[in-house]
Amino acid sequence: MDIAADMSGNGVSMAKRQIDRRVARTRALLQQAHVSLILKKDYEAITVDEICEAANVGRSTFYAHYTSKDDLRRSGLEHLRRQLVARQVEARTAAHARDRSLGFSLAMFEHARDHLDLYKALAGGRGGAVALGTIRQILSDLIRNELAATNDRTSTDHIPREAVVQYVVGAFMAVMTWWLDGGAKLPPQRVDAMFRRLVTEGILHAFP
Amino acid sequence: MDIAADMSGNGVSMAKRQIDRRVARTRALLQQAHVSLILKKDYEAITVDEICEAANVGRSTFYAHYTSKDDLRRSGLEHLRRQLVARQVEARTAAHARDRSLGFSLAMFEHARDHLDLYKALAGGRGGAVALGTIRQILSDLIRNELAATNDRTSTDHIPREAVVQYVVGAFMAVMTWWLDGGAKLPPQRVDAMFRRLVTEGILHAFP
Amino acid sequence: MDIAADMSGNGVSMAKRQIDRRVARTRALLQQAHVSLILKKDYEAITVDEICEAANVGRSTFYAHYTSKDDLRRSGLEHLRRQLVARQVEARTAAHARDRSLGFSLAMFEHARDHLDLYKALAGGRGGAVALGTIRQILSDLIRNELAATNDRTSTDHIPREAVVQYVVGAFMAVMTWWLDGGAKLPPQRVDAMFRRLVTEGILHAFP
Amino acid sequence: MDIAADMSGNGVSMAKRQIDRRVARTRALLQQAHVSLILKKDYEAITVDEICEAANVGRSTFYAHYTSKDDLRRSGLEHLRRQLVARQVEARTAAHARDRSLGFSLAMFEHARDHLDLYKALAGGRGGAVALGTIRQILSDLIRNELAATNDRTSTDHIPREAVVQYVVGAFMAVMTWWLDGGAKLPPQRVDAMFRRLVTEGILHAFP
DNA sequence: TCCTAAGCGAGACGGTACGTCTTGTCTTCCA
DNA sequence: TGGAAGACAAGACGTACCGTCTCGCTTAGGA
Repeated sequence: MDIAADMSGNGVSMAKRQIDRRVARTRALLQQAHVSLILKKDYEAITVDEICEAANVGRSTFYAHYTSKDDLRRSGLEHLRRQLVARQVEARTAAHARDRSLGFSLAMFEHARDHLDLYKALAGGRGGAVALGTIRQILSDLIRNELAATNDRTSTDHIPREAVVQYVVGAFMAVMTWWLDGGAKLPPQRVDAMFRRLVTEGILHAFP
Repeated sequence: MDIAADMSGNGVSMAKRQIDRRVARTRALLQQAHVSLILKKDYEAITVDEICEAANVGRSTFYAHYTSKDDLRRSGLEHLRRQLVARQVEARTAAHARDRSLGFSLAMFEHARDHLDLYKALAGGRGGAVALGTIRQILSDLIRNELAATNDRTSTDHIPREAVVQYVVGAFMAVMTWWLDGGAKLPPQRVDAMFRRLVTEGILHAFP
Repeated sequence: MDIAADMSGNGVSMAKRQIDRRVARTRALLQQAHVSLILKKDYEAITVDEICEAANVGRSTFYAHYTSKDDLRRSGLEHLRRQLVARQVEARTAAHARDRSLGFSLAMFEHARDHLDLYKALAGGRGGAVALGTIRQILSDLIRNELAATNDRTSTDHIPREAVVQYVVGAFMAVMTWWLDGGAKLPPQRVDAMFRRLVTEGILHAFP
Repeated sequence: MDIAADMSGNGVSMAKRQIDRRVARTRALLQQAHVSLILKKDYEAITVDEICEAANVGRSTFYAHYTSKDDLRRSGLEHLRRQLVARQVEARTAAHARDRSLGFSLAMFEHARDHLDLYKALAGGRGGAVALGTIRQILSDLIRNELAATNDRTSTDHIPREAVVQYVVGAFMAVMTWWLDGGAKLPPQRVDAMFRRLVTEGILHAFP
């Protein structure tokens, strides 16, 4: 049984796969079980058995779909990645009126608030690093693109573009994590404003 | 056998402990083995057995000193923490002449370069997150103190001090990781200058 | 689907079954695959999957006909049993001229030589015991009948008839197995003669 | 951990092994559990887990001593084999007065009666064949030796010695199995006498 | 001629046992 | 007494079969 292989939609066996909804259902059950368990305990401490029991799925079925616990998480993150990219695209097109630099941040904050539990799960524990690493990667790509479009005709002793990318992403992830860990009390717009101000004007304006 | 218990120097059994240098030696062997293994493979993938074999130490001896692999790492990070704090103190006193805000950064960059292998080990892989988390914590405390001394009486719509702390630490860790991952080619002073400029003046100066 | 149920020819659905030759064909394919696999590897090591693949049959089809691998073998042995019984009957009637005691042996040796591969398969490996057990059972019945017809009014300190039955069958199976394992080099008549002489006259004549 | 390796007594580490009685104890527990389970259910149906639970032993410990369930049985049979050989030697020396041909049989019958449960376990079920096969092998060797010492100067159309060996062993195993299956009601001497008479004189004396 | 029931292949699924690996505890010996 | 050696229980891992099931496809008989 090699269910795990057909990730890409080849379109040919579409009819078959529509009929066989069971596969999709099983995977969804496993993903949900995974997330709900991550909310309860450390990622490393979660057992494949636990996931299966929570999903009401046989262990062999698990391994028919995913090669390991990590594979399950990767697959989940892939979903998240697609969501985020879509959100960014939509945000960018909608932002024609607004100041378009750092256009990603508000969309991210809002997405995080909308999926608060998921983000808490991802950020928490030891395994959080991996998930956050994925998001970090996505954002890096976005920002790198944005900066590429920017005028960097600049001066002599300059700062490598990648350093700036990492700087912005690192700062953003830290602020977002702080915001989420505090329960996301402030409205997204507020945090976004704070973040953008710090990035653009530096901290001396706030703490001179 | 409960060697692990006597962490705090009680001074009484000083004579005894001087004689028994073996304990310190064994622990050092284990720590070195641990670090050298981390340089080779993922932290999670390292087994207690491997550490013991690399340290030429029996497994039961390991458990006589540490309760687990994580305990060993914690203990190692504690050393690092002490080094970093000491370095910061010394940096602060030495910096009376220099601009003292964000005084930690240059000392950190230099320390990282001086222990390049160790930092690469800490930053790499999945387990890196934990180690970096510790450093992040140390830096957060430092910056929080620094900001506390600062004048923040400022304007009406304010940015929470902790948000700024996290912002700075996140940005710093990201830049440092980028620098290290690139092989620490640039001199510490250069990266430090870049980082400080981004933090204080914002990115608009570089990428308007 | 409960194809497996209609084992006994009830005569009613005879027309239907004659028409549906597919069932018979599928079963034959499975039986052949089974035997050919047994010739290659240990019975216990053969999987249902392998049988199905060798027979070019779906797994669910297998279970539509047989409840398990053992069921398949039982069914195959039943065929064998019928053949053997038929052969014995025919041998007995044909042997009116010959010494009729132990009439089964020559027929058995000849049948074994005619189906050398099958017998090798049955006798080999661990699973051989089961198959041989079936033959042993058949022979026990034959010999028991033969002895029943015999005059056993004999002496005082008597040997239970069943002991003699088991004695003869055990000896026969051992000799036949030895003969087959050696490649059935000797002609059936020779082995038969040897066996009959040992049984009737005892070994002291040969090894006094 | 490679406990399983040191089967042969090399004499060097004798001191160590005498001290470490745990190993012997664990193995004994496993063997006993194995035998007691075989008495209850088919050998094939017994699980390593069950054996471990019955022996109050961890699964990993099992695999530290034996490579598989079969290995455990082999090891147990090896014990049996040694016992049987010893018994035969002792029987042979003691039998100077008695008719020494087929000297093995009485000793075997007595041994079987003395360990009735064990023999029932070995003979029962599907796996029995393997155990019985081992005994069959031991007896074959014994008888082959005995016949080798015998005068076979004999006539022209002769019976291969190995055929006789197999004949005797097969007959003996069958009679013994019959006797045990019936509960070993008759005294060993009686069965032995029956068996010897059948072998030496043939069945025609009993069933002419 | 179509139509309908059955044989069939494909394969997802829940289970269960496997043999391996690592962990942390404990006991025994040696220096 | 600190350390080395290593037996042991516990339990997760990923694999391999099992027997059950649901799904469409084919095909042959009766309409």
